[in-house]
Amino acid sequence: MTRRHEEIADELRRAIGDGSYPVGAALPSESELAAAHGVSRGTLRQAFGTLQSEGLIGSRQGARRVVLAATPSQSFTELRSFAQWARAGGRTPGGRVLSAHRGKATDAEAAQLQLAPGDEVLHVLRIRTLDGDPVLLERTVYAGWCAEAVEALPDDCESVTQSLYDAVGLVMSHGEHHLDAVPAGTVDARELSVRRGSPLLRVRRTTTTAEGRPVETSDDRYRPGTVVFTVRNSVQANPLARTTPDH
Amino acid sequence: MTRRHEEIADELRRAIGDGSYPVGAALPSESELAAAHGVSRGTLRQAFGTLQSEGLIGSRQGARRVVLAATPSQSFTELRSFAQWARAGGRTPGGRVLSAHRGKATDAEAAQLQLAPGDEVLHVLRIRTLDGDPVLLERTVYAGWCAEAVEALPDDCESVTQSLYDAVGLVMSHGEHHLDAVPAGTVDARELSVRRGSPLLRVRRTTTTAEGRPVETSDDRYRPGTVVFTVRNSVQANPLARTTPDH
DNA sequence: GCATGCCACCTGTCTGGACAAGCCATCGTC
DNA sequence: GACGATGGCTTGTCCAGACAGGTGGCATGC
Repeated sequence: MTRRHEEIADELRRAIGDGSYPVGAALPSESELAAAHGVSRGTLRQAFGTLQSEGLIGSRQGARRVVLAATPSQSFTELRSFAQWARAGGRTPGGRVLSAHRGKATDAEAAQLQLAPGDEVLHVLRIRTLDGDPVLLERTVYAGWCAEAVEALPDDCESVTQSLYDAVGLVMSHGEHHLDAVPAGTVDARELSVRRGSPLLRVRRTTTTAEGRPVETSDDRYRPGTVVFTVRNSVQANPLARTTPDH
Repeated sequence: MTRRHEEIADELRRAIGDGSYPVGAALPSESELAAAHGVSRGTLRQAFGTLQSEGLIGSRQGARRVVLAATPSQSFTELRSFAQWARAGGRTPGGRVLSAHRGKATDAEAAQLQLAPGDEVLHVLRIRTLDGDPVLLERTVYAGWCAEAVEALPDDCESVTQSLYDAVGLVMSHGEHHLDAVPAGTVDARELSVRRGSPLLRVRRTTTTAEGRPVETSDDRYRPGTVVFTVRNSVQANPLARTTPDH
């Protein structure tokens, strides 16, 4: 670790987490901390910026920074894979492929994956478990160019994201998630052990590489009660919203 | 607007939005743009940072920045009030208070609002509309210390967040949202014009001031089909996730 | 006692410079 | 033609300094 601003952010995160700076307390000023760590104010501001984007601290011009929360939220903002997310919460993730077959992309799929209509894609239906209980049914469409790598994975692959990274260096670095609620269909009901028509949380997502190349698009349905999505945010985290609310 | 970095971010956002830089295209280098705008590289990086946190562009050391998406996501990350969010999407927000009464905080409510059990709180049941259609039923609990300000608001107040800011300078600057799916209850069904038991997207949220003082906690239920929550994210947006995924 | 004005302090913004690390097209070699 | 090395360009990181504008506490005056 040679990046000073990350070191400092880590240290502050730890100090906040262990209660050295309780929620509501004011942090030392930039100049003090910069001097204490032997870095310039700019580097320290970079570290503060990281914590701010995590929702741990808030700031106002003129006043000292304030601790808003003790632990970073385990939210989308980290774009975790299901497996990473599960383990971060101390649960054991599992999974199994129910079906996988190649086919031609529909117009909608092609548009989302930036392919030509009719290009080959890979459809995968996968059930995901947490401590053995089914919680999530994934209907994923992979772009043809990464189908082979996905097919090579074992049926009970624990973390697809991790495995694709290990196998072919593919990094899912960007995603867009749409959330709504839908009634369980016949397949949903059977696989998730719920009654047909009962509410499911649906997350439609498209994941792309760092270059903006779409990798997969998926319709994920979560059984309620077992998984709750958490989003923590603050006006400070986004410069867009920092201004006074407009009329 | 005297902040150069915001001006530049706005300009770039517009250029990306109108297709001057299509999705997938590379942007000019920092040095070029800095020279073109007559600012230092630092200021330009600040503007780029804003766009990056919005998910519009991505970057890798050594390569030019790339356009990832054409429109900023209207997501939680901005912690918009319902009214602001609606208007940003070109819709007309509305609303009406169905009932409001003071009461004693339950243990759960007290914990979430950081009050003592039994302290006075204000319960408000509010329906929210978009272009006249009911889309959201809010069950909100306000801490006693801001009850008066809330009661003073008109029944059909369009933006509670805005009004509280105008009236008493209260700024909702931080929030935590929990999302899941629930079946519609009797009241939900009647007010949102759906069948009982049909799926609703539930968002339980707690909002606090910049100092971390909880203002309200709410159970919001959205009628599906009309509102979709969108979260866009990238590993770049959050330094926590920038490292290689761990096993 | 209370309001007011002042002032030290702190954060936000911006500059101009420097070096490290990564990317990629070009060139030369095999 | 395929392959590998090179070097220019670009982004990431960091520094030292400057000024503007907001905050909050203290002292003054009513």
